[in-house]
Amino acid sequence: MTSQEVLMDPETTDDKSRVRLWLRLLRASRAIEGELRERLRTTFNVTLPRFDVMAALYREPDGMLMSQLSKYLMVSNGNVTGLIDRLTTDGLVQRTLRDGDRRTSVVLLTEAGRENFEIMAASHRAWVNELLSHFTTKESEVLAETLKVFASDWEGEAR
Amino acid sequence: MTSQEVLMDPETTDDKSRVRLWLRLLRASRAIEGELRERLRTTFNVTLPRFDVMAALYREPDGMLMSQLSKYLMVSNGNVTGLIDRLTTDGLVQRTLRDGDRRTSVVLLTEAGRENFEIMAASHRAWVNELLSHFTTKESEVLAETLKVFASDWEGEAR
DNA sequence: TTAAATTATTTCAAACATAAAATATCTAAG
DNA sequence: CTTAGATATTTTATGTTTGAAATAATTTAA
Repeated sequence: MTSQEVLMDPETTDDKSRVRLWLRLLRASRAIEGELRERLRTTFNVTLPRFDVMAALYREPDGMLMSQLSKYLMVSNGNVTGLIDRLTTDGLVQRTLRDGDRRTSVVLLTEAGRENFEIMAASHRAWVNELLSHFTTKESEVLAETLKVFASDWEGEAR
Repeated sequence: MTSQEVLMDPETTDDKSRVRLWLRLLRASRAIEGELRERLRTTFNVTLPRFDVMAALYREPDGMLMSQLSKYLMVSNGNVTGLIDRLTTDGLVQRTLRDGDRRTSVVLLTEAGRENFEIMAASHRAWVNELLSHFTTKESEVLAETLKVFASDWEGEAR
């Protein structure tokens, strides 16, 4: 027994299994993400980041601040600026200045953006269902509950 | 009961739970990935993609082909080219032409690259352990087994 | 009130990433 | 042997992403 081991909690001594779990988690999400990216591109000619932004905005009909989008999507502020710029150019999203705070701009989907997203969302939902078909509804619920801890651990923090 | 539902297997009818699972999976891996990215940057001044490449090469002392790296990391060929270019410039990686096939180049870590990686890997392992500390060793093993299906579903396919 | 600190967003440079096209090499059919 | 097709990699154009710095507006405190 090494000097390291005696200092460790037996439950946390063997860190190999957690590293393996992390690698599996990462590979699973990359595989699914890659497949969804590919299907969104070939079917709707849309990139995954753009779809993600539209999905976030669709859930909030009153719009979101740039900083809320950044936090929700877990990407940097500058990234959101560029994405919204391009989506605005394409008429899918608009910035409005209805606040008393002139630093902020409320971003929301245009009517074209909503229609566009609804069509894509139906396919997206079906694809996710297909790609996760290894899991029954019950298993999905259990697993989702297991993973709940993470989002909440960091969510709310700026990055 | 709608016309849709009668056509579906009862086990797969309710797709909401799978979509929720996907979103949780994605948020969990993004949160962990973001935290690791930040720590690698501030502690070792290295980017996550560079760490990932070095980790892949460390496992293969005899080196890997560009296409193997691309497949293993699930990123495009062009992306690997750029990463290896930059790592080569910094003396952490080298291309060798020891094959009878002049199209291919075998990439491997330099001695400096191996030393550099070993130092980072120790911290990385500890960080993963910390970030996944919600899971006991047993839970990690069970969960990793559950996620095993995915990687193998797509792995081996070119992207 | 005014200056300092804070907050929200954008800009910038560099790196990362994709997909398609180009290049170079190898393999195999004839 | 020649060449058509396949394979491995790089190049190119475009888009995504980060982190730091700059800008602009608001809030706080002296």
